[in-house]
Amino acid sequence: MSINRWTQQRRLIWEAIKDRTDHPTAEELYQGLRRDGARVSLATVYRTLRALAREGLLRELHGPGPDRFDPNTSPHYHFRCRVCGRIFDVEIPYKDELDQVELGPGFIVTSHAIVWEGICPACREKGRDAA
Amino acid sequence: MSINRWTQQRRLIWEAIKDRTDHPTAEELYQGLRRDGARVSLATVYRTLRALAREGLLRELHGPGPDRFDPNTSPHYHFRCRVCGRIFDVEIPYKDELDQVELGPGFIVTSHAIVWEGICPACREKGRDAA
DNA sequence: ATAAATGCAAATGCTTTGCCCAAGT
DNA sequence: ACTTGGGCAAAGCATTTGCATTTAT
Repeated sequence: MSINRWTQQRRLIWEAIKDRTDHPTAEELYQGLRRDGARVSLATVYRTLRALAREGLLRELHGPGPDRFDPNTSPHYHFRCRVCGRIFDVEIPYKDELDQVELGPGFIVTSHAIVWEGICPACREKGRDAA
Repeated sequence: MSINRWTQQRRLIWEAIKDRTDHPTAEELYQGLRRDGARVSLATVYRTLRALAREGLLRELHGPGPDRFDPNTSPHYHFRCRVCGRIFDVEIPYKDELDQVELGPGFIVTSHAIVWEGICPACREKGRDAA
């Protein structure tokens, strides 16, 4: 399935995510849309997000818990709070040289990802350390 | 649940994973154990792997598909084949300086992970590119 | 008109949990 | 003896899918 038809719900879903920097889950997007009175189903949210990712308009992020989606497709890095699980964008510039590494005979490298882990400001303030 | 009692099945599960470098899933471990005639349940494999990870004897790896487990707990990096999904260890030494980065006010960094993506030798040979 | 997309609900994959029995210290 | 851990089957969550209906082109 590619994006052949720019339907009502695809437009809504895209509008809902395109400027977000908080890497929402499908469920979060769905809840937001419904709160705004949009008539979409969760299945369509999933189908659309996956399709957009396949088209290169979105990036899928995997980790503990549900998948998250990132509308920022330019190469960049992430930070994951080990307390709340939220993902933040990292300002450190993408290191192109890391895509040039030799990992061994026959290995083809197309990209790399760096994810820092730690505690975000909000969780640090709440003092709830994850022991 | 911590590892208080070193039971039969915990010993078996630990033996089954401790020297592996192929980052097996719980299911894969379970199948291997059963093939060898071990009397363990999949639930116990999951419970044990999670417990071992909590104790710091194992690392949990998240990605598309089921979780994978890595008995190598010294800091190191990974490569993920985008065709077969397998994870390989990367020989490039851990960059301690990346744990010293300043991500912003209030952010506490405890570690980082780098995952390279591309095509592994086996899949490259089969010529099955993931387009 | 035709092919593609949606909604719904059922199905699926992975993982966790409750409960009662077995086993470790 | 006193717990902790295991098995089993059920429950749980995240996600996908089949199918009849709607909608974009």
